[in-house]
Amino acid sequence: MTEIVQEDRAKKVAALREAGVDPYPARGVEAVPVGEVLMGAGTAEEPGALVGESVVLAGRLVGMRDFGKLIFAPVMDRTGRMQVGLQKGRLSEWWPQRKSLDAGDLVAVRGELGFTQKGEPTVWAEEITLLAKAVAAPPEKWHGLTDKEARYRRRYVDLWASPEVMEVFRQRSQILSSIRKFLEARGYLEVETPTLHPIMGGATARPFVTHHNALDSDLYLRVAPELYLKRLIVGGMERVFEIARNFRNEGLSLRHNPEFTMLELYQAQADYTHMMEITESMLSSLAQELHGTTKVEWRGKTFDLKAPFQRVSYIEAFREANQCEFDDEAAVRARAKELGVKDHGDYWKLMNDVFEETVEKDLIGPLFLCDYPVQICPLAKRSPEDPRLAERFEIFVDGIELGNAFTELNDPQDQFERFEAQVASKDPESPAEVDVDYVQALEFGMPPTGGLGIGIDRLVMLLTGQDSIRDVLLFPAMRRIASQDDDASEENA
RNA sequence: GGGUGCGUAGCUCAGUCGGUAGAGCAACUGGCUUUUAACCAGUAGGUCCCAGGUUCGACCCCUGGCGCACUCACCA
Repeated sequence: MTEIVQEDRAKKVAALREAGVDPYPARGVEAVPVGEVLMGAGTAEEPGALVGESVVLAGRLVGMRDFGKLIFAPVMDRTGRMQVGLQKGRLSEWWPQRKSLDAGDLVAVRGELGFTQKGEPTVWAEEITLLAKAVAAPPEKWHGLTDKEARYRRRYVDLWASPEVMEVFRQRSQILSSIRKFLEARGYLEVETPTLHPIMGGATARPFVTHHNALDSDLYLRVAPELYLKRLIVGGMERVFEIARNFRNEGLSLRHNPEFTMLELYQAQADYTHMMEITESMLSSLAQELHGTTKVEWRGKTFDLKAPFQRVSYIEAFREANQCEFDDEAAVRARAKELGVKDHGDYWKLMNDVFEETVEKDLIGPLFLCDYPVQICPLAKRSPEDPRLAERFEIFVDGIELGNAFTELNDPQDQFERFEAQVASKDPESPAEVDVDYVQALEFGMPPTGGLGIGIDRLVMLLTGQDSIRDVLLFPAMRRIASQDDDASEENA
């Protein structure tokens, strides 16, 4: 038993066992969802079909209002919350046991559906069964859980104590379901590719490293599924998507969690303009399905996700904000110095840092930032119109990147050289070796392909109006608390 | 990693120019058959985050640590 157990409740568990009542029975109860019972109740003036019938509810007892020979107790399940009335007259045999019940307990109730004098739909209990005793006390009934740490660490309490939190995660589920339907309707196959990668790739980010004992080799938790998904395009699957958990060994923030969910999709015979169309169409239909409108409120602003989104040229935005060309090295270096942007050695990284400093936060959108310098796009195809640029776009809303897409590079020679350049950079965020197998896949021929990645957590933030990524993750990353560390060291000893 | 703020009863929060702490809810006892955060009377509940220091005396002041939130840096 842990320190959160309430002594009085633990005593009740013992007393119940003594009395031959199992406080944790093995079987649940077939019950009618509360939402359905409420539908069938109608109102006191216009009673519904279920009124007068016997119904069974199962859920959490979230309160107890005791009048001596009558107790009102709201019961909650996933579909809603309604009142149960416990009357001495209808429950004479059980009545002496009533003190063994507490707010927070899980119960089943069978009784007649009716109304109170105030017109509240109520199940007048004829039988009440304890399904599981809560030996820990529920949070304060009026304020609920407000401490953010407690809410994140004890999401299992927060979910039922805070209906608006449950609603965010219900919407998250709906969004994922809608995405799947949307892509399946367009002929996409959902696939699963490895999470353990022998070579890092698909994005520049610091990886988590782990070790496979039997193979005696280090493996990386994936930072992106990209290179595997494109192998599937070579394999002829032609339209694939994965809702992938990615892992990046970097800082936490309102918009960053070390593990996060990314939708990646690839389509043969397509390019980045098709990806723009998919993005616009998907985001607007998601908003429409969720809210009945393409307008969403986020971070104190209103955004309209109606297609088409604005297109902004990377190099033009760069020129406008910095009064110089992106490839005018001397001018850009001078500008970087002026802005106090640190030089990490690589010109193109510096150029992009200048861009991010001067342009990115002002990209309110929703908009597509298009056509990036090819040097910062190791997996994107060069633009046929301007060889300095790659066919790539990122989606921005309120200065925050929601997604990234390109016309995929399918020239194995070009890809090999760009990988070599990455390896030569010795950047800890770049792979240490060329992914030869991936180049070989391209050598077998990858059709012209468009690819798109969308950060699902950020998308859910946008669509549900949440400011923090932690509020759209059921169990956001948290530091281990000291007592857990102690437990772990004991186990390891 | 840097900066700012916070950490007091199971929960939500007060509080003290430095003299060992209080409310509401939850719990317990009693009363009440129509409440909606029910109500009324009573009881119990605290390593005031941890460790040092200053002091006759620290929940309060100082130093260090831990945790969380916000923020900056890196990144999506």
